[in-house]
Amino acid sequence: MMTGEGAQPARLRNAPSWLIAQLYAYSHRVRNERFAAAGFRSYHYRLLAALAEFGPASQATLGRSTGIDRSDVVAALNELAGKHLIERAPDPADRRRNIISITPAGRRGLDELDEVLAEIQDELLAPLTSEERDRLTGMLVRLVEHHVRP
Amino acid sequence: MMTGEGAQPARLRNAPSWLIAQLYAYSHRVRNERFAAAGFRSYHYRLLAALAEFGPASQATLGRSTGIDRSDVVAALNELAGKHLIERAPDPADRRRNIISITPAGRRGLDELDEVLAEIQDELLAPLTSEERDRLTGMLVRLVEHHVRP
DNA sequence: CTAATTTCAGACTCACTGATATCG
DNA sequence: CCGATATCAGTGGGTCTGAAATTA
Repeated sequence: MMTGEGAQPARLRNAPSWLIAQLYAYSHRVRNERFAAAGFRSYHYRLLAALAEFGPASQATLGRSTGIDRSDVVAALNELAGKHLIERAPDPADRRRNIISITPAGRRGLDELDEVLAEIQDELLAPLTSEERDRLTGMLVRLVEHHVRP
Repeated sequence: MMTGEGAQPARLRNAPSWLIAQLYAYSHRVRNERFAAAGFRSYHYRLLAALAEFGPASQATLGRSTGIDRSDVVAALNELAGKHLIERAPDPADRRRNIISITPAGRRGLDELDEVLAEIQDELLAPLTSEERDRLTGMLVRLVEHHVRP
C-alpha cells in the first residue's frame, strides 16, 4: 500500500477512482491500527466472523469462504488457538480434517472487533448527514454489485 | 491486495469501508491491467504527471512530490529513460543532482495514460446517472478533505 | 564537519506456489 | 490410483531501511 502523501497530479484529484483509493488507504490504515491495538490482525477478524456466521468448519473450507490462502489460514489459526479464541479438533468422520470452532472468548474478541469496525464507519462518514450517508452507501452498493459481483 | 472472492461476513457487506475496499480493488486491478497493456506501471504515470505539472525536478524532489520511495524512483526513472520518455541531465548548479525532464515522447505517453484513466472513471461510474455521479464525487471529495488532508 | 542527493543491496510483509504426508 | 486436507518451506511483488559515494 502506498500512502500517497505527496501532492497528486491535478488531473487526478477529482477522479472517483483516486478518491476511492485515498479513502481506502485511510480506512485500511485506521483499521489495522485499531486491530493491532486490540491484539488482532484482519485475518483474525475474517476467520472469527466466518466461524460465527457459518459455524465450525475445516481449515480448507475456511480458506475458501474467507478468500485467505490455505497457508495463511494455518498461521492465523495458530495465533488464534494460542489465545484460546478457537479450538482445533480432529474430525472423527474424516481424519484428514481439523474441525475449527470459535470459543466463548473468541466470540468476545469478535464482538470487540465489531465495535471497532462500527466506530470506524462512524468516523469515516462523520462529515455527512444521515441522509447523505444513506445515499452514499446506496450508490456504493450499486457500483459494487455492478463491478464486483455482476 | 487480497481479492476477497470468498463470501464476506454479513456484518460487513453494507459497511462503507468495505464497499470502498471492494471498489478500490476493482479499480486498482483494472488500472494496472490497462497500464500494463500500454507498457506502463502506475509509478510511471505518477512520475510523468509530476514532471508535466511541475516541470523538471531532481529525483529527490520527485520522490517527495509523488510519495514514491527514493529507491523506487531510481528504478522507475531508469525504465522511463530506457524508453526515452524522460531525460536525465546533471544539474550544473549542484552536481549532486540529476535534473529530470519529460520528453515529447513522454508527453505523448502521459496523454495516452490520461485517456486510459478517463475511460476507467467512466466505466466505474457507468451505473449512475450524471447527477448521481456529481453527488457521489462531491461526497467523496468531502470525505477525503476531512480525513486525508484535514 | 554536517547535510543533501543518487544509487545499490538487503529486509520485511503479504499473497501465493510447491512439496510432503495423511487420509477417503 | 485419484482427490482432498493440513502443514511447512520457499518464491515474488511492493515497500522501506541502511549505507556508500559524491558534492554543497
